[in-house]
Amino acid sequence: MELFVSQFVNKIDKKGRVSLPSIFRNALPQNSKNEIILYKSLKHNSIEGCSGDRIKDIADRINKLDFFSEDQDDFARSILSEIIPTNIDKEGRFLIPDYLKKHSNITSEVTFVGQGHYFQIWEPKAAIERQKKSRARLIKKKKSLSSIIFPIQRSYEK
Amino acid sequence: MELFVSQFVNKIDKKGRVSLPSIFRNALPQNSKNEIILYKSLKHNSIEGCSGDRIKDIADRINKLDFFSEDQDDFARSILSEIIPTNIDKEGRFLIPDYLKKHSNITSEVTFVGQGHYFQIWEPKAAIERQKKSRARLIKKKKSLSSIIFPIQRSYEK
DNA sequence: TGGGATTATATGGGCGTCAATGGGTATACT
DNA sequence: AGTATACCCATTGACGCCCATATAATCCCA
Repeated sequence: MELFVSQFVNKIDKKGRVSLPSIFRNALPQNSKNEIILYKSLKHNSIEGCSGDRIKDIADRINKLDFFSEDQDDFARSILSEIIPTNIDKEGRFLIPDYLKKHSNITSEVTFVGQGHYFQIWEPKAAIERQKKSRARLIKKKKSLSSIIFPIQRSYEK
Repeated sequence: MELFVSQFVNKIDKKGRVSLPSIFRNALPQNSKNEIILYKSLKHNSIEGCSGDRIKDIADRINKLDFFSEDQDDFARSILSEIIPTNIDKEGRFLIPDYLKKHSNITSEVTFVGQGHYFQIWEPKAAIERQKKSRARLIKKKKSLSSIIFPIQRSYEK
């Protein structure tokens, strides 16, 4: 299976359409190249997207829960009712629903971020911010890591 | 098999008709696109709906319960005796019986909520309330959420 | 290997089709 | 007759399909 990788910035046209990057389209499963599933990210003000196949698997698991349980209802409610199947037109474009645009402050441009089995859609500036923070956090961890591993070398550093 | 997913708010007209969302109609089985089954939700002040095929599945499940158990009797009574088969007209609309409207405080608009193999019909404001509660409860139970979603990711790994 | 030729991708816009909604009228049931 | 429901037709706005173009990527041959 292909993965969603790399980053792309694309424009939203007057009709609200935006091109799904070509290599993301290629990463969709053969049988459903003209549909993606969109939903709010649980962690960020961004949108996440994936193939329909992925959702079918999740739905199967939810349906195996006890039919009368609260959990079954909650999961169905929070996951299945909050996803938006979205058609991709012949040119590879799709529409982002208004409430998802609001959620992620998207207006005229978006940044697609490959995340492996799924991808994210960000307002471009927010994407850059997110990138910085993410990197900073990594560097911080590295430092503390090296302070554990190389405590002596650090004393030479400044 | 197609699933009921996503949410839609539709209006009830003067004659009491309301459109079943297009993608819900598409999710009905090929052989019975002009009928849905309605019944009171056991858990909420809402209506639930599904295809006739699904009711057959539920009946099977009930049959598998201990024949002499109280539960068997209760379920059969609560579910099978109170379902309402409802016709869908050529334009994709149907009528919501009055007692179901009362049960769910529905007046002029409804929210359709996809739940996988079935869907719910809510009074729109109540739907929003329910959404919040459901999500809050789920966040508390993050562990069980990831147990639903994680195994899927693994299945994509090779 | 350079550079023109070909193809693919991102983007723009016209237009037909479909979904949601409203309303008239025929048919059926009581 | 009176009420309820289904069928038919109409309207509106949104969306998908088609065609077009510019830029970018790739190819291919001298």
